Amino acid sequence: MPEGPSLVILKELAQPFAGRTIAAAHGNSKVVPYDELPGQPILSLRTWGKHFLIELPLFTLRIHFLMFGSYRIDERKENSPERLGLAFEEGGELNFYTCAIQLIEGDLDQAYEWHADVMADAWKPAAALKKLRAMPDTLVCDALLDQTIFSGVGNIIKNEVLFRLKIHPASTVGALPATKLRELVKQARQYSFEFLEWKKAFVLKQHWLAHTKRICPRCNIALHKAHLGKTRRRTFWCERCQKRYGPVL
DNA sequence: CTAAATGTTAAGCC
DNA sequence: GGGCTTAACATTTA
Repeated sequence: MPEGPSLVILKELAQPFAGRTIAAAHGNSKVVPYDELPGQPILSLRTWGKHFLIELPLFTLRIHFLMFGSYRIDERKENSPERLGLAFEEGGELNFYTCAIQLIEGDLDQAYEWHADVMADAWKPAAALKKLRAMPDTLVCDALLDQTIFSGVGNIIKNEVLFRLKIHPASTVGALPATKLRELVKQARQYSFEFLEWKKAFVLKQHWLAHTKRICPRCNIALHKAHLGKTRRRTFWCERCQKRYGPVL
């Protein structure tokens, strides 16, 4: 479920619920004040990267699906209790499972840097570039997963963007030529939107070139697989066509 | 059947 | 306090 484009799909599917008023709420979250929810209308439904935001008059519910989270609209899962279930006066229900929920008090514009979300209209590539230039020793495989720079980018997008740009995942940010760094920022968004279209068409996996793959589709040699960087996330790359910039650490 | 994974956060340690 | 490691969460698929 995670990664920014999947959240955009949820936001679009849930958009008809904006403006509806909560009639009943239940679930097994420890932080949600279920008693306070009935009577509150949804002011907006938004996303920031991998966060799904339900803005209410008194606070905002921040839902993060982590690895295994899921949701159902106007139906429920059979064998799983709701972490949060919302029923509405106008009809319909939103149900969320195995997700991490937080309450956000106060102004959302204060809480979120909207321009850091690669899926957002407000996305500012110049801001991402500036942050990258301030961390020259960081590996690119870690930088792409940094949610303060590329909010919404996940491990699949990371592997595919680096393969597409022919950048070795263990390259350091500071060693990338200026044009390559700009391409990295551009592709983080570009690939995420292609991911969105493929996901909507249920053809995402067949477009993977590196992620979970064993053979390089460009070179026909074996891909490498390791848990690289400080993030120690699964990384797939080709030693032949992905150029390593910077020192071998 | 077991392991590993589209992710984040908190606790513990040096 | 910083920076690192580990664990916890908990579902689905290979």
